[in-house]
Amino acid sequence: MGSRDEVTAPTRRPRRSGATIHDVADAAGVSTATVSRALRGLDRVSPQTRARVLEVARTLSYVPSPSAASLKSGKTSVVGVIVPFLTRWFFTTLIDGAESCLRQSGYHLLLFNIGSRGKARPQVLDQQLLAKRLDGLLVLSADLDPPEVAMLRDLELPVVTVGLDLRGCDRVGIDDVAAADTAMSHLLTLGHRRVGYIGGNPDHDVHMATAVDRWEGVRRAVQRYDVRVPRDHHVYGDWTVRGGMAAAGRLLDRTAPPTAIMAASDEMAIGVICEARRRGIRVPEQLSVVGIDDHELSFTHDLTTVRQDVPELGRTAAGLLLSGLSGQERRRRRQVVLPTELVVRGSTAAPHRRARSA
Amino acid sequence: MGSRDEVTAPTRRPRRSGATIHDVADAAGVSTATVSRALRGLDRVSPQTRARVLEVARTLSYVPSPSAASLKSGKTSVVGVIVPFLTRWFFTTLIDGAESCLRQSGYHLLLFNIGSRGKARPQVLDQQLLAKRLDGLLVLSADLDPPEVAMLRDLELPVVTVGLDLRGCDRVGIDDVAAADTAMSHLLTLGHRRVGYIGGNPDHDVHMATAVDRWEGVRRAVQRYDVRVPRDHHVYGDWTVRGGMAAAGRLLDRTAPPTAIMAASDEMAIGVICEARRRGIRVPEQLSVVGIDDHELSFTHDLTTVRQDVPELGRTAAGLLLSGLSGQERRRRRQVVLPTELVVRGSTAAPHRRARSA
DNA sequence: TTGTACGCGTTATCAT
DNA sequence: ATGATAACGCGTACAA
Repeated sequence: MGSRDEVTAPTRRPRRSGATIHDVADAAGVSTATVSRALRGLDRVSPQTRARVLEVARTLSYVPSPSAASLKSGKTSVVGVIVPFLTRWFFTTLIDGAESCLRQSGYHLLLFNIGSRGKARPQVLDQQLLAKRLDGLLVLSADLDPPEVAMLRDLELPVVTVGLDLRGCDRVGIDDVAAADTAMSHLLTLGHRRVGYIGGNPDHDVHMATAVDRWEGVRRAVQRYDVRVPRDHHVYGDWTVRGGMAAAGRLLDRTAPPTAIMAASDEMAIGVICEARRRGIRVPEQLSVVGIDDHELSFTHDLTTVRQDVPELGRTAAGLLLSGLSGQERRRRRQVVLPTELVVRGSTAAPHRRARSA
Repeated sequence: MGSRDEVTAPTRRPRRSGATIHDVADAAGVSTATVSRALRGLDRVSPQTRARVLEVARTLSYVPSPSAASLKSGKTSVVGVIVPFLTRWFFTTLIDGAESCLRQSGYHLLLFNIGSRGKARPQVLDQQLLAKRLDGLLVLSADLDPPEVAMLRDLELPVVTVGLDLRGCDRVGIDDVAAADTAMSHLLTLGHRRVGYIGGNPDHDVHMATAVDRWEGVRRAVQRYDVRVPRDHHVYGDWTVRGGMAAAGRLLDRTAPPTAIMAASDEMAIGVICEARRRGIRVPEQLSVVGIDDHELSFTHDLTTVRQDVPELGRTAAGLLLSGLSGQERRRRRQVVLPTELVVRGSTAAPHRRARSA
């Protein structure tokens, strides 16, 4: 009995990797070309043929080989996402927003965590590799060094950036100058005059542009109120809670400490609140604190902040990329600026009489 | 002058996608087979030939086409990562740990955010697609429904899970029962006898196994201390801060509210702290709070918790996957259990005299 | 040690 | 509307 199989199936080893387009073509009694056309929704296929092919493909649970398809077509249905950090709320929220959009359009996400500058980055980004694996690229607020920028430009792929400016690339972001201006103005309006600012170090930083722009916003606000941020009231943090604590410590050690501190990010602002608590300084009674971002957990510290809609930033970036992917011809570069909004919570208040007059 | 080019280069249009193996072979004066062997470090290539090929490949900045290579070899150098959430610290930290390991070994990460159960998940996971695009799979604490589990099993790929148990798959995690036992025992040791527990709902939950195990740990601890958690002191949260607040509210509304609350995650525990603050209940004087995880921001709320080393979980999972990828034959299934550690901070203390005697 | 030639599974061009 | 067939770029028997 068993011998029958051995005869009818000479060398047909069981193929575990699933059906091929040939199997579908045979089973449907058409050519592979027709199967391809039918499955991809192209025209020049009769409705009944298409229906039959679809049916057969379904029963064989046929899925085209991505390798073969992209070898021929040059398209991979994969977009890359470059981030400097994976463990920070801002980036994962961006990715989350972008991912849902891209997946709905049939794209997969390949993750590139390039880390801070100066780490083992050379190996991560490789022009050729990117070009051959990806249909498009999302660069999320990662500071790139000049060679990397050049590489991305030569890459002839649609590139969309979030939170940084890459010449020629579509871009989405917020107005960092305005956001910082809003935060600082809030403190000044409350009556604070001795204010401290914790920013990013524009020299050694991963978020160079953001650091520069937010400081510019601070500068404008204080100037409008005819106030100065003395040199020793402007310190650098590393955008983390711990960094915020350390920076706050330095500010609070001054002989005339500030009555209010603004941090360039919510994480650092939370650090300020922690350091204040550690020293027994009450917020907001003795120290007002404001940040920027509206981090997911900022409300747990009742932190006043300037909100940016991070999921929407991600979705918008994905949308721009998709429209670039759909093969439309190069229009001119697009830039989207999303609004920000002051969120007043309990970490800011008018300064104490005593502090104010000091 | 220009006419010379037209003659010598009949149809050679400029290929923007980079050099192919043929270009390298021509430039090095060898065959494509030799180039392939030389570049992939196989033997049967003379040292000088190899050196020449390497040099030429470098100057042409040649990179093999992943599509062509995987079409032929069946390997993609891509591993998939399945997560239920992208925006939660636990998952991104896992991914971060895994990513660094995998990248060092030349693998790329393809992200699958499958969301909570019951959402638009069917489209995300497709057996054939996964099989053809991936060399391996990391399943991070995502509850899969039975069809999905079956699909992954049929997938003949190395699969490693973190925080859940998939029959036959290598697995890494912590001892959730012990971790919960530790947390609850800490409260009981301090003298608390009226304790509340905020767990995950084992029925509608994304973290079914975790929910079940952590409750079991609680059960063992209270049993050992001859204490009961009355039915109305055991409530469900959704693992978020907001969910923790809501659940805490319910507990604190009881006629005899607990003097201590344990939450199955730090995020929910932070929610408890927030809700307590909202109601003017002081922590730890009037209410002790303990969580599990040691979330990145838990220290900002001075939260006592049971730490798990999440980055290490990710790295370990990646390591298991890599050893599965390297083609070694099936040994028996491996399970790694990483230790946990009680981290005592300021959110727990002995109960007030009055509350204790109540 | 090296080269030749075939096949991987698809898409695209042409002919019918 | 459909079919035959030539690439796509690489890996690898097998021949030399």
